[in-house]
Amino acid sequence: MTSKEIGKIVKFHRKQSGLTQKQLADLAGIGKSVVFDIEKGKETVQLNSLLKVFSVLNIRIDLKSPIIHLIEKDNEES
Amino acid sequence: MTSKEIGKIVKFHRKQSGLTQKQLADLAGIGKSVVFDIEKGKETVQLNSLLKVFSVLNIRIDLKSPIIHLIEKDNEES
DNA sequence: GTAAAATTACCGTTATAGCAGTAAAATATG
DNA sequence: CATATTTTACTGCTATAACGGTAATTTTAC
Repeated sequence: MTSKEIGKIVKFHRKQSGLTQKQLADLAGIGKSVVFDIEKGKETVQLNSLLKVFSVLNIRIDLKSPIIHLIEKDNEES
Repeated sequence: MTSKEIGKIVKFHRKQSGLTQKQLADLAGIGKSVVFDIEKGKETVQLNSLLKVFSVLNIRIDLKSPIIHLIEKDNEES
């Protein structure tokens, strides 16, 4: 997955949601320039900004690897 | 997926690979502090840095959404 | 236990991302 | 077509991430 692919996916979802870049930016709480940059495939955007945009657009991140299932989830409350 | 979860996943994969933070940083071409920050769950790291680390550790990103399958892949060469 | 290695934390400096404003170009709408 | 909207592009300014150095703490190995 490259930043350019991520940009395409973001743009597609924004369009499908009927949002302008400015609207998405406001909903995500970031600047319009950053939305533009993300869609353009800029590599140096902050994870921060990307996660906010994903959240607004209902995009989930899955990380995959040959060994990822070995991680134990120890997040239970006592 | 939060940055903290990402951090845990990165740390787990680095350990499994038998790498120190410094070694991973060098392989990824980023500073050791950034590896430390990623594993700590820092939200403001650059996508850049994260993608390099993922690449070294063989972690793939999948983006999921209810409508993502509607995107057409038009990346064929002529 | 001690020593070595690794991780975590802090620092000052430098590089640069985020930002809002604006303008130009592209796209959509009547 | 004309015109409104949106997107793209550019520009300083400000905030801050990246970086390497170092020190303190923690973990590992003997």
